[in-house]
Amino acid sequence: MGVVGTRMTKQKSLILDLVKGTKCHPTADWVYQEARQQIPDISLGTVYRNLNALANQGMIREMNYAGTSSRYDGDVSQHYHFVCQDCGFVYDLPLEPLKAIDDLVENQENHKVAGHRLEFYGRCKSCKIQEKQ
Amino acid sequence: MGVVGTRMTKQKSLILDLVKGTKCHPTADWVYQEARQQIPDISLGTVYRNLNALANQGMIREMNYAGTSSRYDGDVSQHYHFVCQDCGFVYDLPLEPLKAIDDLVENQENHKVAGHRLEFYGRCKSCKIQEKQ
DNA sequence: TTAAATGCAAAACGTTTGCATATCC
DNA sequence: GGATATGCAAACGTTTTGCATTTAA
Repeated sequence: MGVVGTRMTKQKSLILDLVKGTKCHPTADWVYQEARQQIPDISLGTVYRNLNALANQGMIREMNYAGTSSRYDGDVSQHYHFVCQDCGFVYDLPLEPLKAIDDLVENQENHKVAGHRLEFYGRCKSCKIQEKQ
Repeated sequence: MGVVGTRMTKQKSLILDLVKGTKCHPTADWVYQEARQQIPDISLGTVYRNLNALANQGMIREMNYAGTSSRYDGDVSQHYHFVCQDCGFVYDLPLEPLKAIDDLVENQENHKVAGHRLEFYGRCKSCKIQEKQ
C-alpha cells in the first residue's frame, strides 16, 4: 500500500542525499524538482512516500509547524529555527538546547514530556537590509 | 472579495463567542459544527473568513504549527501548549513566558526577532493512565 | 522468486475564492 | 442606499492512495 519500508532504492537514496545535503529545509516539491534532474521520471508520490519513511525511521525530521507545506530537515540533532516572516527562509540557530524545561513541565503538569519545539520568527538580517522605508 | 472587514454580523459574533468560550483549541470544522447548531445554514467559507479576520484583528490566535489543520485559540495572551501525541488534545501550560531568549537570539544572529512559539509534546496525563502494557 | 517499491493518475483533504444575494450601518 | 458579508459551489495546493508494473534482495 502507500507505506514504504526499509528496502533501499535509488530513489530513496537520492532523496536522503538531497535532504542531508542542503541547509534550506526543503519542501517536498523542492526535493522533487531536484530529484528529477537525476531521475527524470521519479514521481511526486514516491518523494512523499520516502520522505515519510525517512522521517519515521528518524533519518530526517519533518517540520510541519511553520507555514502551509511541510519542510524537512536533514539535521536530526536537537536545534532551533528562526523563520523570516518576509522571505520565508528558515535559519538554524546555535542556541543551546533548553533541557530543563521538559522536566519542569513534566513535574508541574504530570504529562510525560517527550520533547519540545521552539521556533523564532521576525525579519531576518537580509530582509532588514533591504528595508524600504 | 474573500476578505472580511470590521462589520459585525451575527455569524462573526457567534464564531468569536465559540472560540472564546472553549479551552479545546478548536479547528475550523469544530467551530463550523458548533455554529450550525445556532445558525443552521452558516457556511464553512464564512467560518474560515471570520476566523481569519478575527486572527488578523488580534482577537483570537491561529496556531497552525501543530498538525495538519489549523487550530484557533481564544486566549491571546502569551502562553505555551502541550500537545498529546496519542489523543491529540492541546493543553495550556502555566509556564512563565521566556522573555530573555528573544533578545538572546536577536543579539547572537542579528535577525529582528518578533517572538517565538514553544510547544511541548508527549503523552498526556489522561493517556498515561490508560497505558496498556 | 517474490515481497516491496515505483510511476501514474485519481482522490482526499483543508482552505480559499468568484459570484449573485442578503444584510448591516 | 450602498458597501460589505453571506451562502453556495467550484477551484486551489498539498498530500495520500489504488493499481498495474518494475525492482531489490
